[in-house]
Amino acid sequence: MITLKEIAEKCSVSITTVSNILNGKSNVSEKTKERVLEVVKETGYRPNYMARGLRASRTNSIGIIIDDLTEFSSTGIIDGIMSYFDEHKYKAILENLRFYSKWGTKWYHNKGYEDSVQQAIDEFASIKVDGIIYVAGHARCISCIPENLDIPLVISYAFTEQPGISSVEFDDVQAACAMTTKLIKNGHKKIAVIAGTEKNIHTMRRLEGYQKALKENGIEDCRCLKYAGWDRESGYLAAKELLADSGCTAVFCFNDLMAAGVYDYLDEKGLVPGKDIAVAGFDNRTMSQFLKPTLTTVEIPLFDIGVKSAELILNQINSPDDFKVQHSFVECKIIERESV
Amino acid sequence: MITLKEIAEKCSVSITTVSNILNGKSNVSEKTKERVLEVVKETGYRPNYMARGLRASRTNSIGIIIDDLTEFSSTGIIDGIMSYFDEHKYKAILENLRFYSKWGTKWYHNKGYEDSVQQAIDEFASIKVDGIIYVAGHARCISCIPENLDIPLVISYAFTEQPGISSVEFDDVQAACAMTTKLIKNGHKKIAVIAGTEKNIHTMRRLEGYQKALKENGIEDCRCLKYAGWDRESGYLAAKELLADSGCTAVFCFNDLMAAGVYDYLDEKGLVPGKDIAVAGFDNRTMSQFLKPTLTTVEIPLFDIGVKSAELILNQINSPDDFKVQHSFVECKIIERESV
DNA sequence: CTGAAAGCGCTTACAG
DNA sequence: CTGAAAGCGCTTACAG
Repeated sequence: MITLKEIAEKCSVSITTVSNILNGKSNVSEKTKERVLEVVKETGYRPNYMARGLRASRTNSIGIIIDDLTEFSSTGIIDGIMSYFDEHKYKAILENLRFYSKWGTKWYHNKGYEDSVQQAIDEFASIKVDGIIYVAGHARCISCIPENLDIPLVISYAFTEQPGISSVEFDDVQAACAMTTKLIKNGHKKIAVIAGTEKNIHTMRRLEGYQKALKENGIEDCRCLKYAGWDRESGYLAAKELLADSGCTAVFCFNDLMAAGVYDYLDEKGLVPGKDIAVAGFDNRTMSQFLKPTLTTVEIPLFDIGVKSAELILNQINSPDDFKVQHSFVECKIIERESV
Repeated sequence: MITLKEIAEKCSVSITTVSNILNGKSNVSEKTKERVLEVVKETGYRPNYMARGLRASRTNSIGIIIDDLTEFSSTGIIDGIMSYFDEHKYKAILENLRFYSKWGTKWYHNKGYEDSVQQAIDEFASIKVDGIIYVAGHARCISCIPENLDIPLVISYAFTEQPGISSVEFDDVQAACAMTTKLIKNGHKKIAVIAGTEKNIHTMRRLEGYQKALKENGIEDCRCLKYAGWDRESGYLAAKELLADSGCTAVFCFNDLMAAGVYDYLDEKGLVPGKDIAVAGFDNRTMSQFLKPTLTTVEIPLFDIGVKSAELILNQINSPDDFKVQHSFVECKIIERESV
């Protein structure tokens, strides 16, 4: 591979001059600049990333730590991050923790979890990335970032109480409130809820939004609520217990998978979603439009969360002084389909 | 960050010795080794990746170029690659070309396509990755790898005729043959096909597998075939034209999305998949189990393709001399559900 | 406007 | 078994 030195020789100038030109320093004559740039072009010279990184302690690369790439939310977020990096000439190095694959859905209770995260951060410190984005698999309070970390870090899809760390989430409360309001506007007064697991942050926030909507509309909470395990089967079971003769005319499921379980139950009973009872979901996963009738649900702005995270980290890197830590919430969108 | 030099000072040895120990060279006394390792541990020293890479021209990192991360197949493959890298202490740097997002499904006819790929390779050359894996979005012959590339490269989910480049694909022919055979064993003699786009390699290979199965079972090709655009709508349209009074008792759709379109059509006609007519899909996408009745389909071994690709590239890096270029095909698995 | 020189943190012959 | 020294390819004060 061709080096700076060779370019310098070809042009009969010093390597300092070539370096200055390549880095856009202004103190160079037009003439030499032109000549050098020409040679650079025709030789296809590319700076050695390692050498530059070693000397300049700036690598234009960002480390992305991912709880689990296969989680449905991960791809959209990463796609957003990368599209922003693309425009700003940053590279992404991925560290996929593979937590769901390794330890199932309860991984964050696992002892090894915090170690893995710290190891990943360590690794990135060694690679000298300019910043780190932590893409979580679900909302929670992350508290295992090393206190004295000297690399900017932002958390995506979760949050933290540790100082100096920004986060980007979507707005569960607003979304659940909007969906509930929509149900109410459609004439429903007794709205059952099939929530996620108890104490889960998404569950709690969505419940808050649900109750807020009821309150705003002067409707009493019918207390038809069942916690479930986020999957199809648990949605089915919850529906069975909850819906029998509750008198509810609508069910708000806290994700699409559980909504599919509700469909299963209704099907069994010969009931039709959207006709006999309104069903709403959350996530807008691909499968939600393959349900029959198609599922009304909440779209999570994954791409935008990614873009925003990327924006925050680059801001913090480029203007560390006037950067303010920020905990932002991106709004969700309701996808109206046939089930409501 | 702590450096080699500081470790050396703390232990009153030379940096050469520390380096030797850290790199597992054998020519060191047990005593100094122990002492140094202890200090390394307690200081939390990590080698500077840039310095090491610059000097040793080996970075333990692999560049992954992806046609489009959001394509359904990408995540599984990358997950497989990363799980293998994890075990072998390799890092992955991602370059997401975002072709589908940028240019729609016809992107590979786009002029800018080859440029983007070459630019990505160039970029990786500059970063000095030890190898490159190209994760394609669908099977095709890739011919834009620079001839004189001195970095090992393997192609995942597509192939090439260029020398020196290995590839890993799944076996479309075997899979389509197995699915057709299954249909035949179930008593079907007139099996319609809703294929993908004409001339697409997956389409051609699956057709080959289909015909092979017919031949093996002495069944004449009923020539009930319709090319379609891989999506739900086109599947619906194809079904409408093809199935009306064809007398076919089964339809083999070349992907799950089109199978969903067939479901739409049958639904409209009051027909039930798996009862009135057998329907088979391909891909085993998540939505296929949310269809009612659930869809019998072909599972693509994405994870295994990723693992195999990772294995090939590391082999080629570590034993460049006795490495043989290899075009491998991983077998698919039939997922039996209710529609057949 | 231009260039000689130091140095980033390592690895690698080589000498002892 | 141990270490002094060169050098990987750049950037960055600094001098002229």
